[in-house]
Amino acid sequence: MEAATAVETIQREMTVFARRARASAGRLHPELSLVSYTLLGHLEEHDGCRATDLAAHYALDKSTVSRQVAALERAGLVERRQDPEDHRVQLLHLSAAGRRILGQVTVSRRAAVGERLAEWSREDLERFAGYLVRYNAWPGPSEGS
Amino acid sequence: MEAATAVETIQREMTVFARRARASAGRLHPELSLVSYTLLGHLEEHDGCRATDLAAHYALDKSTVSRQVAALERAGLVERRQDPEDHRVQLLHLSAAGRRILGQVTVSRRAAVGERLAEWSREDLERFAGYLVRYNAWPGPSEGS
DNA sequence: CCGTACTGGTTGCAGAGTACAACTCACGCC
DNA sequence: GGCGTGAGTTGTACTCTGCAACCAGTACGG
Repeated sequence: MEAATAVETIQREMTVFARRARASAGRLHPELSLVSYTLLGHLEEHDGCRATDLAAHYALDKSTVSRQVAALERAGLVERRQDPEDHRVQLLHLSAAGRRILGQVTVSRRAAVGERLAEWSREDLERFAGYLVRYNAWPGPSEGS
Repeated sequence: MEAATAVETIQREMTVFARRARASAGRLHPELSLVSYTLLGHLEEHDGCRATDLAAHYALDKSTVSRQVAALERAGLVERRQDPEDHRVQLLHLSAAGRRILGQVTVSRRAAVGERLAEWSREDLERFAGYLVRYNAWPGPSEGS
């Protein structure tokens, strides 16, 4: 396989994955959309981050994030607190309920993903995970695929 | 890194990727949405496949595929021909225009993906591509992530 | 101090993608 | 012929999304 072919394959397979992701999200956890799940997951790792950070990280419009966060807050899954140092900024935090839901969903997702990765060797798993992290960590301008 | 951690990372990173994919598709080729691009790409490899095949492959509702295909046909990118053996079935084919557009978009996507993969060794590229193929090829019931 | 530029966030609006359900048409089997 | 099944379409409703306009708070230059 040539490098160019590999690039093309990566591009294609990533796209296939992306196309399926939403559907599986709906099946796996109807109570939490793919977006909501992703945002909650991000908050778990970056507690107290700002809405703008989310928008930048996921290449979303700030209005979209605003609405999603508002929905999550209505559902009682996140809390918004004003930054005492800058009154424009809202610091986002997972609520206890949000943490609980996120945990449940993560378990079911891990089960589904784990099922399909069951046959993989541990070495392959770790390398695959490393590749994905490396791919997504790329800081450049075209962040999606 | 443990296997469970690797699974979790894979799940998370794939989700991050999925979240960004649509946005980047819009930036990279506004004239062809992620869906359209994916469907066209599938047709390129499986010329003459049926709408139902697309629905199954991408975990989409058949009505969604029907509308997407209709749009692609209106745009002159695909052609629908009746299967002479079964008048229920429509066989889908790329038109010349569809092939051309797909080629252009593939080039621009490959450039973007290639840019972010530029620093990767050829061995890593091939292994990454292989992992993605392997992941997506899993035939089981929960196909997304 | 005041005005201007900038940043974080919200709201109005419009469009794409999607699912579900109900329907039509064609096939296959009894 | 009649019934169940599969492919595809259409009606409907909902979510996600971006863009543009806007408000509120901050930072900087006079």
